[in-house]
Amino acid sequence: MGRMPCCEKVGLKKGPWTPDEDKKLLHYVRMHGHGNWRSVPAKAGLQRCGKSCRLRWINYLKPGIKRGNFSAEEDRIIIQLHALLGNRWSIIAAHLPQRTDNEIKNYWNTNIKKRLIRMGLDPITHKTIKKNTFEPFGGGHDNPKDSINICHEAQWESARLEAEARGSMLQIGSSNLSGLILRKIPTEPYLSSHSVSTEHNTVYNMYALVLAPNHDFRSSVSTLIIPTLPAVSNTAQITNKESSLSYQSDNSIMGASGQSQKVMEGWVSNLQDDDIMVAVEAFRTEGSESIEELFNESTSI
DNA sequence: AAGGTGTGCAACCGCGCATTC
DNA sequence: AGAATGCGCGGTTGCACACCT
Repeated sequence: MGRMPCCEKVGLKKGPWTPDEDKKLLHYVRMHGHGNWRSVPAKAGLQRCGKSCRLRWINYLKPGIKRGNFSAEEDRIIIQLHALLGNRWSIIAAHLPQRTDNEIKNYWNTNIKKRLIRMGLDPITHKTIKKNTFEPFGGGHDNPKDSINICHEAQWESARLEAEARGSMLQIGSSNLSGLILRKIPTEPYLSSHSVSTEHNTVYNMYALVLAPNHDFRSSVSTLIIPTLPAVSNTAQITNKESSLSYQSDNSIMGASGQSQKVMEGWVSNLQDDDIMVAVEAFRTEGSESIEELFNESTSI
């Protein structure tokens, strides 16, 4: 048995909204709030599905929505967040309060994605796809704005690769815990032939980024638990500075016990959107300025 | 000018999750 | 406990417009 339709579709109008319909919906929501979207069309006098009304309100009518071209800064934020989060448009949109997830999604699909492909980067993984045909940065882009954006994209790509490199260092540690991390967050294509979900990539990269010595997350609200790393020689440079994140300081985690597995599994599975938001915001606002520094530091080790 | 093709965007659709009963 | 319901999300579609031949 299939799912019941969200509403009775017979007689309902579809397609583009007319100014009159917009006016009705706007007036109704301003007067009464939307409450139950399903009941909105009837109350507002619209021959529309409640879902359609909701979409129209969120993507078009809601006050404060910014329309028009995306700025270079918005570009940068979208690319950064997409590298971290994948196609989680609603979370990305939350960092651009005046933009809707639909608009960002469209912009990504019609603009940024193509630019990344032109650069020779996979828009899903943000990795280089074809080295032989790699187009030099700036090459073939006459528009100065493109060049700016490419710089941002290249900067972010550097940071992302660095994050992965740090993740690899964990594995070099050869502890059961780091092995567990890489099993649970199986994103390193050089280590595994498994197909990798964007979400796991996200977690993996975030984990690596959180471990970056230059990143001192100051959020005091996150419930994100980062276990203390095993004190292996190759990760000696990865130290836990004073941080407001809830670090797990119990050294018993260093053992290869089932308990440590549970801690890690719990950490990964309990990672909520809020946690991601907090971590991303911390990274974006405090870490992104030091991407170059972060990268330089690691290469000088 | 007309037809074909490409592009961008608004809107729809189906699914998953949370909540309610 | 599980069915019904509502909401939100991400993928996809279709239309309008721009550009090209």
